[in-house]
Amino acid sequence: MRARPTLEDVAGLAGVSTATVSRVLNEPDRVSAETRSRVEAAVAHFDYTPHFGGRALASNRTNTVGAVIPTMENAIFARGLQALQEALAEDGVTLVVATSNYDPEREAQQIRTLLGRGVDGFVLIGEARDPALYTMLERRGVPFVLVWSWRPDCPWPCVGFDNRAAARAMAERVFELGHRRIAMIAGVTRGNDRAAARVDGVRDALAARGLHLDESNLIESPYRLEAGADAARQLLAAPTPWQNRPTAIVCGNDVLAAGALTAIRDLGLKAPADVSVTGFDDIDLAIVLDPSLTTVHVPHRRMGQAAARLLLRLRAREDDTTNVVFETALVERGSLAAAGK
Amino acid sequence: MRARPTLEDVAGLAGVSTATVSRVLNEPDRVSAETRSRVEAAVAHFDYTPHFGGRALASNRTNTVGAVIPTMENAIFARGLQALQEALAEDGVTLVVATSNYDPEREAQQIRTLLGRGVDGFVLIGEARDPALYTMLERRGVPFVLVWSWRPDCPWPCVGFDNRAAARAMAERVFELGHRRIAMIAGVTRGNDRAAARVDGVRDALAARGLHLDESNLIESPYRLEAGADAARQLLAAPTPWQNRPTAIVCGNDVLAAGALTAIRDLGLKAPADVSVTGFDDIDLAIVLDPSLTTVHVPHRRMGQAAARLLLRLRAREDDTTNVVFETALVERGSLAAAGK
DNA sequence: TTCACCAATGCAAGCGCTTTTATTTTGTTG
DNA sequence: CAACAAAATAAAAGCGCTTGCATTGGTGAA
Repeated sequence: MRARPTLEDVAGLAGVSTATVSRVLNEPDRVSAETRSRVEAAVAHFDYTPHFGGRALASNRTNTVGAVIPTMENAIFARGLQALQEALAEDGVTLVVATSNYDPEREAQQIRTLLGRGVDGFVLIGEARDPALYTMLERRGVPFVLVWSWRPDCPWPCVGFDNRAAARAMAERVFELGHRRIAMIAGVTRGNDRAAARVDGVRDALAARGLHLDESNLIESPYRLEAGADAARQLLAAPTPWQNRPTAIVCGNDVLAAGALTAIRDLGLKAPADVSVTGFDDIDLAIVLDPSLTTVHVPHRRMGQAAARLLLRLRAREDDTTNVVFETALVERGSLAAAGK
Repeated sequence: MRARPTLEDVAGLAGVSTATVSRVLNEPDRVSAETRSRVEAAVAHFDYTPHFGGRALASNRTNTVGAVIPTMENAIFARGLQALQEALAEDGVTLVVATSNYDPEREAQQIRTLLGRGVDGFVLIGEARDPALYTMLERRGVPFVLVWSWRPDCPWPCVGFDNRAAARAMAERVFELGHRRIAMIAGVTRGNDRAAARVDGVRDALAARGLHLDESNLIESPYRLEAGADAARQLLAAPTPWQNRPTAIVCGNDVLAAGALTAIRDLGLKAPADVSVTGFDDIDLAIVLDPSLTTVHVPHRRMGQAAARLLLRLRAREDDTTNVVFETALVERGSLAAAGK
């Protein structure tokens, strides 16, 4: 039963001190080529891997950053995280992911758990959370980056896009196509600034044109298919367009929109002829729907990469740590058409 | 600049030794109620959290298990992991997730990275991988559980379902509905036993009925929408059914099936009237497609929970660690119909 | 009353690594 | 070839925690 090899074993075999082996592992340039190769041979001989705990204790770093995301079920975060992970890996940093299920308390809990796990950096989704959490992170000196959301003057390091402006642009386009009875299926706005910003954006657009998104035409639903379908059924309850049925439904994300389209089909209506539908995010789902979904494209991968870069800079205590905004793009597909009479 | 509080700080305030504080944290029952509450007060006073590295070094455990999954982009793994994470959290174990992008080398790399991170348990997808990896895990004494795949006599601890039997059942059903020209769009089988088992299952069913899945009717594609669409286009290249166009396409998973349905629509064909399509996994996507997808339902959450339980038992060196098989269910929806003439 | 025993707690030795400081080796220059 | 600077390496002090063993004090049985 060979015990796990230690630095000392390696040092012994290579005929050097443990300090030198440590340097070979961490700052190879500071060791002469000859010594280095001797040490490397010893490392290979033992198939040595440094002990994580020992390293973390001595250096007080874990080279691990944590991401707390709402859910893995929505493909929206998948690409961003993938890119984030790849970019971090290039600097030898490991990403650990936890989920909050869109629950602020749970998110706080997960952040604490990860802190306890020695994470020395965070990627968090959006800005809305208990100020105490921010204080705690700052007090502990753990750097963090907020992603997926951006607004002018955000006081924290963030990488994202302007949800409000994008939603506004979408609503404007819907209006431009002649729709006047416009409804919205939004995500749950509590503890979710992105969802709230999207509602605000739609409101902005309508208000600028003398329309109002009243309560009966705005439903907040969890980001799930069935919830979207339920909401759509509720919005379309009026039997005919002449009885004020909306002619367009703007959805808080693609999942809700997909649910809405399903409900529309089940109701025997046709999209976009009877009702137009729009989404947000542009996940793969959008193009397999029938009609395919008009939505807002968000550059997830690039956001992930940018978040990684920013976080790495923060960890290195560099100063050029400016926030990053991405542009979104309105992608017109089949689900949005001009309003019928 | 208050430094991070240590055990010693807490012990000092509570008027006990660090050993006692450690016991309060790890084995509360071994400490008298009175002392314990004094220590807990001190912990609260400092908002003390144990230092991860110190703990890992001294106890040689991290209470962290790693999962290496192919991708987060396919919702298939999301629920299972969510359940896994929740179940592990109940025992104070943190889950860290890494992705391999269906690449065996990359998977091996990720496993090594996580090992270096001090993970003391693994959840791995499927069985097919370099034997050296298994040897390495065993030599290090790191327990692991294989999930999402199961076959009789699997030599490793595993929790899954019989991909082959499920695929066979699906193909049998397709046959039963009168289809004779049956094609398959499979996942990439290299390094993916689930994908391979599904192909085998379909072959089993056809062979038992005197049919053969020849090369021109079997396409392996990465699990992506466009790949599924491309494959479908290729399979349907014959302009009419009389020229041997397949009447049914069995797909290796729902994503491929969704791609196939999109291609069919774009070709001006109708599913299932012109071509039937079946999927595998039963992800949410399946019900929003039009026609909705006939597929194989897999109990992801329960698998995740079972995997957690099994892994926890392995870690505790308990003996009743038997493998777990789940039943799958064929879910018939709109995309599969009886063969037209 | 004594003693064995047990529960509660303290003592102190590490766990495996990094890093500061000290020392040796090598290279450079007048 | 001194004399010194720079580069390479060694020595050793912890980092914060767990845990085996020692100590203490209290309890019930002899």
